[in-house]
Amino acid sequence: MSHWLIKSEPEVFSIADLARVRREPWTGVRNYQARNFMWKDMRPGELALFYHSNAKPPGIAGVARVAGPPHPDPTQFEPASEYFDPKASPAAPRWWLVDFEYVTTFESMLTLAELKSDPSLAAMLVCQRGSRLSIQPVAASHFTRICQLGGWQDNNPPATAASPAPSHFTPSPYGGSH
DNA sequence: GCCAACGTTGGC
DNA sequence: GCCAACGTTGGC
Repeated sequence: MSHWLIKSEPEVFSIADLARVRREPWTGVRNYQARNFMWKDMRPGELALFYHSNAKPPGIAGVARVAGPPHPDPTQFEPASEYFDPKASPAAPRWWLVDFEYVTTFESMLTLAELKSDPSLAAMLVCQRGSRLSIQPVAASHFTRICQLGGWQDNNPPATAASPAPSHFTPSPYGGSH
Protein backbone atom coordinates (compact mmCIF):
# COMPACT_ATOMS: atom_id res chain seq x y z
CA MET A 1 0.00 0.00 0.00
CA SER A 2 1.70 3.14 -1.20
CA HIS A 3 0.83 6.73 -0.47
CA TRP A 4 1.05 9.67 -2.83
CA LEU A 5 0.95 13.41 -3.23
CA ILE A 6 -0.67 14.99 -6.27
CA LYS A 7 -0.29 18.65 -7.14
CA SER A 8 -2.90 20.80 -8.77
CA GLU A 9 -3.21 24.49 -9.24
CA PRO A 10 -6.48 25.37 -7.50
CA GLU A 11 -7.33 27.99 -10.12
CA VAL A 12 -7.30 25.18 -12.65
CA PHE A 13 -8.66 22.30 -10.58
CA SER A 14 -9.06 22.51 -6.81
CA ILE A 15 -10.11 20.02 -4.19
CA ALA A 16 -13.49 21.77 -4.18
CA ASP A 17 -13.76 20.88 -7.87
CA LEU A 18 -12.96 17.26 -7.07
CA ALA A 19 -15.55 17.31 -4.28
CA ARG A 20 -18.11 18.48 -6.82
CA VAL A 21 -17.33 16.05 -9.64
CA ARG A 22 -16.35 13.22 -7.25
CA ARG A 23 -14.06 11.58 -9.79
CA GLU A 24 -11.57 13.05 -12.23
CA PRO A 25 -9.12 11.64 -14.78
CA TRP A 26 -5.74 13.21 -14.00
CA THR A 27 -5.07 14.56 -17.48
CA GLY A 28 -2.16 16.66 -18.62
CA VAL A 29 0.76 15.08 -16.79
CA ARG A 30 3.68 15.32 -19.23
CA ASN A 31 6.57 14.27 -17.05
CA TYR A 32 7.86 10.74 -17.40
CA GLN A 33 8.53 10.14 -13.75
CA ALA A 34 5.07 11.34 -12.75
CA ARG A 35 3.50 9.33 -15.55
CA ASN A 36 5.31 6.18 -14.45
CA PHE A 37 3.93 6.50 -10.95
CA MET A 38 0.39 6.50 -12.36
CA TRP A 39 1.12 3.89 -14.99
CA LYS A 40 3.06 1.32 -13.02
CA ASP A 41 2.93 2.00 -9.33
CA MET A 42 -0.48 3.27 -8.25
CA ARG A 43 -3.15 0.79 -7.29
CA PRO A 44 -6.87 1.45 -6.95
CA GLY A 45 -7.73 2.32 -3.38
CA GLU A 46 -4.44 4.00 -2.56
CA LEU A 47 -4.65 7.44 -0.99
CA ALA A 48 -3.07 10.67 -2.18
CA LEU A 49 -2.58 14.03 -0.52
CA PHE A 50 -4.16 16.75 -2.64
CA TYR A 51 -1.68 19.62 -2.86
CA HIS A 52 -2.57 23.10 -4.04
CA SER A 53 0.40 24.51 -5.94
CA ASN A 54 0.85 28.04 -7.23
CA ALA A 55 -1.59 29.10 -4.54
CA LYS A 56 -1.47 31.71 -1.81
CA PRO A 57 -0.50 29.95 0.26
CA PRO A 58 0.41 26.58 -1.23
CA GLY A 59 -0.34 23.49 0.85
CA ILE A 60 -2.21 20.25 1.35
CA ALA A 61 -5.94 20.72 1.07
CA GLY A 62 -7.24 17.19 1.55
CA VAL A 63 -7.15 13.60 0.42
CA ALA A 64 -8.06 11.76 -2.78
CA ARG A 65 -8.08 8.09 -3.70
CA VAL A 66 -6.92 6.20 -6.77
CA ALA A 67 -10.21 5.25 -8.37
CA GLY A 68 -9.21 2.75 -11.05
CA PRO A 69 -6.49 1.24 -13.20
CA PRO A 70 -4.35 3.31 -15.56
CA HIS A 71 -5.63 4.22 -18.99
CA PRO A 72 -4.34 6.42 -21.82
CA ASP A 73 -4.70 10.18 -21.28
CA PRO A 74 -7.28 11.10 -23.95
CA THR A 75 -5.93 14.65 -24.30
CA GLN A 76 -2.78 13.35 -26.01
CA PHE A 77 -4.92 12.44 -29.05
CA GLU A 78 -6.83 15.73 -29.25
CA PRO A 79 -5.19 18.22 -31.63
CA ALA A 80 -7.08 21.09 -30.04
CA SER A 81 -5.82 20.23 -26.56
CA GLU A 82 -2.85 21.99 -25.05
CA TYR A 83 -1.74 18.50 -24.04
CA PHE A 84 -1.84 17.11 -27.60
CA ASP A 85 1.14 14.92 -28.41
CA PRO A 86 1.75 14.35 -32.13
CA LYS A 87 4.03 11.42 -31.31
CA ALA A 88 1.21 9.54 -29.59
CA SER A 89 -1.44 7.39 -31.20
CA PRO A 90 -4.26 5.27 -29.77
CA ALA A 91 -2.28 2.23 -30.88
CA ALA A 92 0.81 3.51 -29.09
CA PRO A 93 -0.14 5.89 -26.30
CA ARG A 94 2.65 7.75 -24.58
CA TRP A 95 0.78 9.19 -21.63
CA TRP A 96 -1.14 7.23 -19.05
CA LEU A 97 -3.19 8.40 -16.12
CA VAL A 98 -5.42 7.22 -13.32
CA ASP A 99 -8.69 8.67 -12.09
CA PHE A 100 -8.82 10.14 -8.60
CA GLU A 101 -11.92 10.25 -6.46
CA TYR A 102 -12.72 12.64 -3.67
CA VAL A 103 -12.13 11.53 -0.10
CA THR A 104 -11.97 14.54 2.19
CA THR A 105 -11.13 18.20 2.55
CA PHE A 106 -9.10 19.21 5.57
CA GLU A 107 -10.90 21.67 7.81
CA SER A 108 -8.02 24.04 7.32
CA MET A 109 -5.34 23.62 4.72
CA LEU A 110 -1.89 22.57 5.90
CA THR A 111 0.34 25.19 4.38
CA LEU A 112 3.74 24.39 2.98
CA ALA A 113 5.21 26.63 5.67
CA GLU A 114 3.56 24.47 8.32
CA LEU A 115 4.83 21.29 6.71
CA LYS A 116 8.33 22.70 6.61
CA SER A 117 8.15 23.71 10.25
CA ASP A 118 7.36 20.15 11.40
CA PRO A 119 10.63 18.29 12.00
CA SER A 120 8.97 14.94 11.38
CA LEU A 121 8.10 16.05 7.85
CA ALA A 122 11.45 17.58 6.95
CA ALA A 123 12.35 14.71 4.62
CA MET A 124 9.22 15.02 2.51
CA LEU A 125 9.96 15.63 -1.15
CA VAL A 126 7.46 18.48 -1.30
CA CYS A 127 9.36 20.24 1.47
CA GLN A 128 12.58 20.21 -0.52
CA ARG A 129 13.60 23.28 -2.41
CA GLY A 130 13.20 22.99 -6.14
CA SER A 131 10.98 19.93 -5.93
CA ARG A 132 8.79 20.21 -9.00
CA LEU A 133 7.56 16.66 -9.44
CA SER A 134 3.77 16.88 -9.75
CA ILE A 135 3.15 13.34 -8.50
CA GLN A 136 5.25 12.10 -5.63
CA PRO A 137 5.38 9.04 -3.41
CA VAL A 138 4.85 9.80 0.28
CA ALA A 139 6.20 7.73 3.16
CA ALA A 140 3.48 6.11 5.27
CA SER A 141 4.73 7.87 8.38
CA HIS A 142 4.49 11.25 6.66
CA PHE A 143 1.05 10.46 5.33
CA THR A 144 -0.18 9.45 8.78
CA ARG A 145 1.28 12.56 10.37
CA ILE A 146 -0.33 14.85 7.81
CA CYS A 147 -3.74 13.25 8.21
CA GLN A 148 -3.32 13.70 11.95
CA LEU A 149 -2.50 17.38 11.47
CA GLY A 150 -5.43 17.66 9.06
CA GLY A 151 -7.78 16.15 11.62
CA TRP A 152 -8.81 13.24 9.43
CA GLN A 153 -8.58 9.51 9.83
CA ASP A 154 -9.34 6.79 7.33
CA ASN A 155 -12.57 5.12 8.40
CA ASN A 156 -12.77 3.02 5.26
CA PRO A 157 -9.49 1.19 5.08
CA PRO A 158 -9.21 -1.06 2.04
CA ALA A 159 -10.08 -4.72 2.21
CA THR A 160 -7.37 -6.83 3.76
CA ALA A 161 -6.23 -10.42 3.31
CA ALA A 162 -9.56 -11.51 4.80
CA SER A 163 -11.13 -10.91 1.38
CA PRO A 164 -8.43 -11.42 -1.19
CA ALA A 165 -9.02 -10.03 -4.65
CA PRO A 166 -9.37 -12.69 -7.34
CA SER A 167 -6.52 -11.18 -9.25
CA HIS A 168 -6.12 -14.21 -11.51
CA PHE A 169 -9.62 -13.67 -12.92
CA THR A 170 -8.79 -10.46 -14.74
CA PRO A 171 -5.68 -9.51 -16.67
CA SER A 172 -3.52 -7.06 -14.78
CA PRO A 173 -2.71 -3.81 -16.56
CA TYR A 174 0.48 -3.50 -14.60
CA GLY A 175 2.74 -5.93 -16.38
CA GLY A 176 5.06 -7.55 -13.94
CA SER A 177 8.48 -8.46 -15.22
CA HIS A 178 10.96 -5.97 -16.55
C1' DG B 1 26.72 11.23 -25.78
C1' DC B 2 27.86 15.85 -24.17
C1' DC B 3 26.22 20.02 -22.82
C1' DA B 4 24.47 24.74 -23.70
C1' DA B 5 20.25 26.82 -24.49
C1' DC B 6 15.76 27.02 -23.59
C1' DG B 7 11.19 26.25 -21.36
C1' DT B 8 8.55 25.22 -17.24
C1' DT B 9 7.48 24.87 -12.40
C1' DG B 10 6.40 26.98 -8.48
C1' DG B 11 7.95 29.22 -4.08
C1' DC B 12 8.77 33.60 -2.50
C1' DG C 1 7.71 39.66 -11.08
C1' DC C 2 11.95 37.30 -9.92
C1' DC C 3 14.60 33.54 -10.19
C1' DA C 4 16.36 28.85 -8.65
C1' DA C 5 15.83 24.29 -9.86
C1' DC C 6 14.98 21.07 -12.96
C1' DG C 7 13.66 18.70 -17.44
C1' DT C 8 13.95 18.65 -22.40
C1' DT C 9 15.81 19.73 -26.83
C1' DG C 10 19.01 19.88 -30.37
C1' DG C 11 23.61 21.05 -32.38
C1' DC C 12 27.79 19.02 -32.72
